[in-house]
This record gives sequence, structure tokens and C-alpha cells, in this order.
Amino acid sequence: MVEIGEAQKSVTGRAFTVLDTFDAGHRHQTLAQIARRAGLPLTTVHRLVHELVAQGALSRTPDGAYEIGRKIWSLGILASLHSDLRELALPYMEDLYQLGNDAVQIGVLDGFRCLIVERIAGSRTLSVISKPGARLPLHASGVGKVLLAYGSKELQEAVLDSLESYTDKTVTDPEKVRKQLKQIKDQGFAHSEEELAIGARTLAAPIFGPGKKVVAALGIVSPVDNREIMRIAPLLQVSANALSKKLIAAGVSKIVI
Amino acid sequence: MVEIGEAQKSVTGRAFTVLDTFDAGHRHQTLAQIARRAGLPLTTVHRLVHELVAQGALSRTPDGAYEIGRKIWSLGILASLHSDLRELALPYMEDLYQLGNDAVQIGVLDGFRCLIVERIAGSRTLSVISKPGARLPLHASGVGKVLLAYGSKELQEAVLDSLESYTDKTVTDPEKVRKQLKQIKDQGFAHSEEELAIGARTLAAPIFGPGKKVVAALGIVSPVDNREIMRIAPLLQVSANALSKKLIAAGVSKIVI
DNA sequence: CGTGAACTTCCGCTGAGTGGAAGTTAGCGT
DNA sequence: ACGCTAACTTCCACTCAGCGGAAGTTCACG
Repeated sequence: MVEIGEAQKSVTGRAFTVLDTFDAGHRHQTLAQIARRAGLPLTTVHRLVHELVAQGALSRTPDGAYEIGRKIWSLGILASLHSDLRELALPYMEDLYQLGNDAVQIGVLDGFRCLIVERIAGSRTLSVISKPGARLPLHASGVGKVLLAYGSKELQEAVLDSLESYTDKTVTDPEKVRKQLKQIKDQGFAHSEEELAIGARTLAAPIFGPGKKVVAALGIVSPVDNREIMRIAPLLQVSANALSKKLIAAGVSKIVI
Repeated sequence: MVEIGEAQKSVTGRAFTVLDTFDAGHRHQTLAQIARRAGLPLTTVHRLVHELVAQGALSRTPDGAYEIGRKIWSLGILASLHSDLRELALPYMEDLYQLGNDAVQIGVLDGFRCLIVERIAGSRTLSVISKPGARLPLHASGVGKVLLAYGSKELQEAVLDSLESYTDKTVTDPEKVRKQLKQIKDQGFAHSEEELAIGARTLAAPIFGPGKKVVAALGIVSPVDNREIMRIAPLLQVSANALSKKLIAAGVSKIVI
């Protein structure tokens, strides 16, 4: 349990250093834990945390630990990721889900990762599906591959430079990935099998915003034993195109980068 | 366009006064707008906003306006509202949705309002459904009525004290509402017709957390011309009970209040 | 009942935050 | 073209909010 945060001189900086200690693996933290992970003096964190609680940015659980509060959640859903992209995409995702009860996900480029914005999964769907907020590798996930294929030359070079392996099916040879990317742009969708998680195969298509720019990727995740999945590809593309048109019509240029 | 924020002395306070100027109706704001609404000097807001942008809490749109950034969104989805309640509820909501393609929503008590945490609506569903983050009146919505019926005596008195009307079917007589609340607790679910929006009827059931405490309400919204809706009531209750068990098993006591 | 770890309160020093003033840019009406 | 207004940005000297070490409190465990 080593400290994560870099010392910030400004108060707001410190406040966010504190908030940043919270992540999917650390949703509930005690005061001392936060202080250690933030690399800040306990007294300082004590004061900050209390102020954040007063603001509703953090809240205290019955057991005395702290967690992210409702205020942050309420603000977060105002982000264009959620209010624009997610809102417009959901109906299409819902329709795709009903086709075969396979999980559906939508992600955007975030640095060298694919940030999952939303996913639909019922009770019968396989449970390895990444939750919103997850950051998948670009070269080993369907949605990631799409974003990479349509991404800038610089992005591709940077990513191809260090290809981490997740399963024994992960493609880590830059040349092979390069060929895949070309093929994806040619056929308009990506396909991957057990490259990130055993048991899952993925289909993904690009979502275009204003100016032929790819702003997101729409994907379907199903169990490997599903032989039918390739038949869904055209339907996925229809949905992706319809969503693209809707995004362009709504003038959602705000999702850029 | 009058100022909203109350002057805060602490820096974090000011920072949140700035963030609080953002809401569903003000997702994109210019610097001057923020300053006016926050009731803070322009210079101060200028500095704060730039710092927030550096932190990723705000981001600048191509047209120069500001909006809530990805950092806040990423943090927000860690809130128990989202990561606990929403995650556990979604599969059940999905199943309910598939029953009749009626919109499904889940909400929690937030002050004197019902805060919508998530909703499922396909492309064919009626579009008046409230989005996540919406705050519905307790006496005029299905989910709200459930929370009110199972709420504390003090809450009920406070709410019954000022019953706002939204349509000509909204019940604003405290005595009538009181009777409704009793009936809801007796039969275990709430039913409302066009009390909040014309054309919509609602069914809602309570979700119990540890200790028989109601932590949320699960609801179905369908068009008024849907004669079948009452037949869904038992199914809604089955789902609600299953979700309750799951919440209790997961020990989600953190959703309290 | 002693030890340690987590949390809270206290308080005097100091530099980060403040906000008025002045400068820059952009759009609009005449 | 030109002034006018509003939005935004930069500058800088004062001062008070924030800082964090020290000491006190609470709690769990052995």
C-alpha cells in the first residue's frame, strides 16, 4: 500500500489528490488510508475530508469509512460522456441487446485506453463484462481495436510499441496488430476472441461524430461458444450507423478526445 | 439569471460553489456565466476554473464554454448509488423491461424528492421518462409514493404540508394522499396515473435493505392506454423482492439516507 | 491495562489565495 | 471604419485561510 498521489501545492489540487485516491478497488477508505495513498499529512487530509463531506462530495459510511458522495455522482452524470453519448446510444444498445441477449458496450478513447461508458448485461449474460469506468487495453478488446484502427498514426505507434499480453490468445506482435487494424478499417468492424478474457468473443464497430471523426466504439460481447455471432455483424453496423447519424444530427462535437 | 451560490469562505467551498452552478439546465457555461451564478468575483472564478480544468474536473468545449469533465464522471460512478444499487438492480430492471418494453426506473430518497438513479427505456418507449439525476416529487410519482409511504412520520408530515400540483390529476389533498400511503403499505406497491405527466401511468414497489429498511423504489412507467399494466404488479413485486434479497446479501447498508 | 493505530483538537506561522485594476480580444450596432 | 460593451486574461501586493507538528482522545486487541 504505497502512496499514489503526487504532492500538489494548490488547495484544489490537494482536494483532488484526496478524491483521486478513490478508485474501483478503493471505494471505501478510512482517513489514514486516504492520507497514506495521497501522500499527504494526516492532519491536512482530516481537514480536507471533513470539508468534502460537508460539501457532499464524500460521505461517511456507518462503519466510519469514507466513500464518494452523491454530489459527485450528480455532477458526473452531467458530463457529455453520460448526458450526450450515453443517452443517445442507450436505445440502440437496448435493441442490440434484445437481438441475442449478449452484452453490449460502448467506449471512447481515453489516453492509451478504451474507457467503457456504458454496458448492458442481463442476469443471463456472462459476468466478466467490464463495468462503466473500466479502462480496457486498445489492442486486446473489440471496442479498443476499433478506436485504435481509426486513431491517429501517433496513437497507433505509441500503443504498438508496448503490447501487453492478457491471455495466450492476445496478439502482441506489432505487425500482426497492424494487419488487423487495416482489416478493421476495410471491413468496418472488429472481431476478437479471448484476447482479453477467456470465454469471451467480441464484435465492435466505430461510431462517427461530425466530420467523419470516430468518437466512440459500439461492441457486443458474447460467450465463445456462440457460433452465430458473425451473423450479428451487419446488424451491429446498422445500429452503429444509425447512432452515428443521430450524434451528428445532435451536433455532439463535445465528445472529442 | 440571478446568482445561485452562497458565498463560501473556504477554497474547497468555493470550488464546489463553482461546480454547483452546473446542472441539467446548465451543462455548458461560459466563465462569466459561472461567476454570475456562483456569486463570486470573476477573477476568482477564472483562477478556480483553470485549476479545475487542469484537474480534469471541468473541460473546455470547442466553443470556449466549460462543462463537467471526465474526472468527475469517473469518480461519480464509484458512488454506492451507482456501483452498488445500480449494478445490482440493472439485471432485474432489464428483465422487467423485456416483459413489456415499458420503461423501468429505480430511485432513492433524497431530501424531499425521489432521486432517479437509473432508468431503462428503448427506442419505442415513451420519451417523457425522467433521466438519471432527476428529482421527482414524492407525492406525484410512483417511485416517490413508495418512498413516502415507507418513509418516516416526519418526512410524511413535511411533504404533505405542501403538495404541488403538476397535472389536473395530481392529488393535492393531504388526507387523500394519506389514504393512498396506507393502501400502498397494505398492498405492497404503488399505482399512479398521469399525476406527474400526461399520458403516463406508473407502478412501483419498495426495495428493502438490511433491517427491513426501504432503501429504494423500483418502478415501471407505461402509456395510459396500456390496460395490461396491473397484471404486471405481481411480477414487479417478485423482482423487487429478489433485488431486496440480493441487496441484503451484499450487505448494502451504505445506501442509507 | 498496556500498546499501538486511528482519529480529533489545538494553535501560531506563513505563503497560497485573493480580487481590484488594467490590459486584451471579440462581436455588434451605427 | 469606429466606438461601445461584454467576455476573458494577466498582474501584483496584501492578508487571512490553510498548514501541519504536537498533544490529546478513543478504541481494539493481546
